[in-house]
Amino acid sequence: MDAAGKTEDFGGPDEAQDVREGEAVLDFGIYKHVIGFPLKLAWVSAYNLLASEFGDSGVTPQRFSVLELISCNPGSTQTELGNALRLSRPATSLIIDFWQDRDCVERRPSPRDRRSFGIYLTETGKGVHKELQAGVNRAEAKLSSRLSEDEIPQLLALLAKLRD
Amino acid sequence: MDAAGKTEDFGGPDEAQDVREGEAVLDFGIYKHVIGFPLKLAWVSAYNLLASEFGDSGVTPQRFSVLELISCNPGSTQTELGNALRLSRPATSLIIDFWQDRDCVERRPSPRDRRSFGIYLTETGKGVHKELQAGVNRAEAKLSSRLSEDEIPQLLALLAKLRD
DNA sequence: TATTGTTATACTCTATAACTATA
DNA sequence: TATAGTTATAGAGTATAACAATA
Repeated sequence: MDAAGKTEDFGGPDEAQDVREGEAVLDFGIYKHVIGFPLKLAWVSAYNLLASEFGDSGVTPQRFSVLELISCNPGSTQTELGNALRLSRPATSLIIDFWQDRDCVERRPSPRDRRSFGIYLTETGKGVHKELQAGVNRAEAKLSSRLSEDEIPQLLALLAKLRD
Repeated sequence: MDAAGKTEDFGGPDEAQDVREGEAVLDFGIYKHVIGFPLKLAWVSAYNLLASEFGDSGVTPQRFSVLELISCNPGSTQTELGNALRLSRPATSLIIDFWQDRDCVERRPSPRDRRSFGIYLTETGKGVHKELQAGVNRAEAKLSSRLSEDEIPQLLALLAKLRD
């Protein structure tokens, strides 16, 4: 019951009373009219497009997001990265481990606080990041091709209003 | 790497070169311009609103969605319900178990195929479904209150274009 | 042989709690 | 005392594979 990922749902009062035992298309009831469910379907679609680009490399959208933030915010601490992405410290730590094991990031001791590290991309990491971004851009292109040019900023604006 | 739920990400070429070791707000880079990330944030927001309504009852958006589909499609088989929600048969089976344990649904032997069941709400289940729908409607009201009346159908139309 | 549903199993991801080393 | 990071652990949810009964 948190920001994890499951199915989306919502509910409403539509009714259907017929018995259908051998059919294929079901009535989705309230889900036709409610925001949460199509929101989830769209997200799943986007997620799968991106996951396909990453293939079986072990890279996931989540893991890439950490790499992206490190790239844009070199020297951030793990706590800061985790907060930005709403990840617990242990989860963040494990993702940093994932990238460090692949020589993509390094933990540099902080000069100000010996408890923490600044996280940085390595040269290898910069290359990997760039390659992965290409995949991300392909996925994004596929997704946004379903919309017109006007609709993209429109959607972004609407989505921005929905989030916390 | 499927329709499960994790974080959303995408990536792009923004750059930032400053070292910031003790700060709070990070640069989100490509995520400011790309559809997938705000899509995920909006979905998480919607998910959490709904999960809050369900509280610690054990009901999840996923589980509710199965109940909703049973309500609108009485007599559907487990396979049909699972297909509609992109759930594996074992996962569907366990969710049906969840509701059956709470006397909310029943498996009626199919007259045509003795391998399968038609799934139906019990009287208890109809009441529970109705109560849960009230929670769903409250969550939906909170979510859609972030948009104007015009924007809601606009968003629904855009989201519909994005999904598979 | 193929399909419905179940059971067994394993995997991924996550969070909480406990620990360490600093502050 | 409180915080940064790590480790240990457990939980939720999922899928695949193997199985039974039936088609």
